[in-house]
Amino acid sequence: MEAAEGEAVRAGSEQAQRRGQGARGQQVGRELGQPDPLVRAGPVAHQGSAHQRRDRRYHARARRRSRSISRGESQAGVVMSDDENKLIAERRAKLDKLRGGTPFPNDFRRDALADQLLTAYGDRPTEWFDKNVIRVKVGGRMLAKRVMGKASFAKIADRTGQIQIFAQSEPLGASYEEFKSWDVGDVLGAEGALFKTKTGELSVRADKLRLLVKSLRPLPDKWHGLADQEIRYRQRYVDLIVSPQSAQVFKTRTRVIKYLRDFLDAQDFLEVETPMMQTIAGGAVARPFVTHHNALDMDLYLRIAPELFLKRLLVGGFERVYEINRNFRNEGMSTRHNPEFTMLELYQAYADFSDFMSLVERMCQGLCDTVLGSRRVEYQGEVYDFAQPFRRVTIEDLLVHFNPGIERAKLRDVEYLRGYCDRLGIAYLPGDGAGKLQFDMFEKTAEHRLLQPTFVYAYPAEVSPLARRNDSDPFITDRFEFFVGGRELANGFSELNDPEDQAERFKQQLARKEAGDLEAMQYDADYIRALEYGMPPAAGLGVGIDRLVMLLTNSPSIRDVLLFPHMRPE
RNA sequence: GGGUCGGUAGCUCAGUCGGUAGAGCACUGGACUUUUAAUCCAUUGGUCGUGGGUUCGAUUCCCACCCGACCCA
Repeated sequence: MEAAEGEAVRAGSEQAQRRGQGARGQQVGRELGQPDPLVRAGPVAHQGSAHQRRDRRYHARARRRSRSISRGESQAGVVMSDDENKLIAERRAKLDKLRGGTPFPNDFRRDALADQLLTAYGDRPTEWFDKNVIRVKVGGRMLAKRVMGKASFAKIADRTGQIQIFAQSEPLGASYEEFKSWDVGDVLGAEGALFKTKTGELSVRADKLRLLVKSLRPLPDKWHGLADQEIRYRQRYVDLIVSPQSAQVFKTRTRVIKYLRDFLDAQDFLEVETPMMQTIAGGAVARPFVTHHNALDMDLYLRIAPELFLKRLLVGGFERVYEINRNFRNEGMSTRHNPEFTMLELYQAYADFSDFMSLVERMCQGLCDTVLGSRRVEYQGEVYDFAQPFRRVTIEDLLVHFNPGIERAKLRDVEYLRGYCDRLGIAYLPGDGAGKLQFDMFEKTAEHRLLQPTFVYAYPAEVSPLARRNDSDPFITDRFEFFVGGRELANGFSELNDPEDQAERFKQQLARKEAGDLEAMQYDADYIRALEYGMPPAAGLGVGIDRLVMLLTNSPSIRDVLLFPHMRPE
């Protein structure tokens, strides 16, 4: 593992170093590679340590149990088990009482939702409800409970919002006495007529009240909410209960994806699904996860991109295809990287990279209009303007702009660029050509400064093994990347459909692999065979959905836009 | 991988220049028939992240480790 890490460092580019967190990454891959410990004996040391951890946990729980039980019996007569505290034990005792009847009923049906009621009746004056009796059945999780003797208020939340319940000892009687023992977090159903309180809040005056689900665990402080980021990520279910703004992020995420589907479907694109488990992990420059197929007794890779399969479909005559799905890359984790992430990839025959820059522009503006209602996007204190045509600029232009004194005429001179890389602290491999060095210098000096929406184009062929070479300048390809806020959001190009050029590029990738670049591509012979049948001229595009949603929801971390971000085991 | 910060009651946080810890909310008991973080009174609640070390004594000091946040790579 040490050696692997060393190689990653020598591989040179910032990207390689950032992604090549050898030790941890390989461990994850190995665990995936042994799905069935009964069939394949895992490393002894590994299992041993797991047992030790389990042992420690067991003893810790045993200690706690004995202490808890003695305390519980001496004070409340409540027996606690495992890692439970008094609060949970009290609630469990209440559940035990319910077990005499039907503790988890599923026969209550609502006929109204909170937001519907607020929209329909929220503006009615108080007196209106005296003449109009609107009976409703509402249900949801109780998020607030205020008992004042013989009358109480409760707030319940359903999927649309919250509504207040007013409960009184008359006419509820026995169920009111039960209600007083229910806890915040319980799920309840209420039936009654709408009315407005003294302070004008639309409420349901309950004449029937039922407990539907007993909640055993107390919710976080209702005033401060859930501040612990770790619990927000690990126990998203709790976060979603108590953080409406967090729930909103994920609703927005779904709207973004729906918009993208509508946008593409309207242009006759066909949504398809291609393999997530591949024998050759192709279509991107990245390290894959490895898993194992037992019956076939062979390793498989989780895909790093769907690209090569989608282009096989172009060969097959599907002239406009897209896929929105997960990719997996075995690299470090950060506020912008999760091991699995969602990409939109789309391919269109008889189009080129310039058409796709326009497509990205239209797509982004439509997203802003539909999701935000504005083309001014506020993100972490900055404002990005999506209303104007996006800037289009070449890599070499940016290198000249952000590296004062650099000579444009020498931008393809390897020796000259090496001098610059040395000064910038960029490591490189002996085999790196001018294109690779240009790309590394661009990432180091320009990328993070591209704040307003910007298309960077004319990428070196050396770092674009799947892109079509420019007709008049073979050093570059017809490729662009799209940046906002210093971050890459999309990557598109005219597709390379010359099978012999593609075979040659794969061979160059193999050479890089042999030279120590762990991210270099494998040779995909079947893909070459497909190209040999003839792939129509086409353009392709990949859009990082997570980063796009981060931007549109003003989220600082990718974990804020993933329902269940990857976390180390607790 | 490196650096900084953090992990104390269910939640949000104080605190201990080394003598086994407090507040608010929640919970439990009591009062209260229109509240909005309801209010008032009383009580309860803790392996102070884990494991070692130093010490008469560690939650506090030292070391290692685990988990997280942010920055850098």
